Amino acid sequence: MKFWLLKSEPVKYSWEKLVIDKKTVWDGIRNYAARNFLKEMSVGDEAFFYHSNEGKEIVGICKIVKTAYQDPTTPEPAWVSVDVSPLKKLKKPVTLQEIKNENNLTKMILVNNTRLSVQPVLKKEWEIIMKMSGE
DNA sequence: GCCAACGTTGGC
DNA sequence: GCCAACGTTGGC
Repeated sequence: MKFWLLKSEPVKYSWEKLVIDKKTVWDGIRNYAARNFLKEMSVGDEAFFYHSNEGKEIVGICKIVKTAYQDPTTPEPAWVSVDVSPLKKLKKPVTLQEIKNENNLTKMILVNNTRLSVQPVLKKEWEIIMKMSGE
């Protein structure tokens, strides 16, 4: 199983909304690097749900329930979507600041490439963040 | 609201 | 194929 991090501006689509919807289409990705990661996802993979702009924190974990398929918001075959469902809310959100302050997480893409909205997370990084969230 | 970082576009 | 110009993202 692989681990990921998905970014969303809470104004556009929040964790709370995902919980209500129970499932959503992760569409609108128009960046090749992010697209490639979407294609690598498997059913059952887990992903941190990160609130960008407002909050700037990891709030929950979702899981991939459908692998990459044609993005329904565009006819261009270059772009794909996956389906995700909420798995659990973190006991305590982990903020970007806390991640930056953690010596073992300075290599995270979240810290170094702030603009990539879909990114892989190493198992080790995942475990550290889980610990920071009080799990 | 500003601006740095990055990606994309288009002229040559 | 290079690179300047432009647009977007996202932290502050």
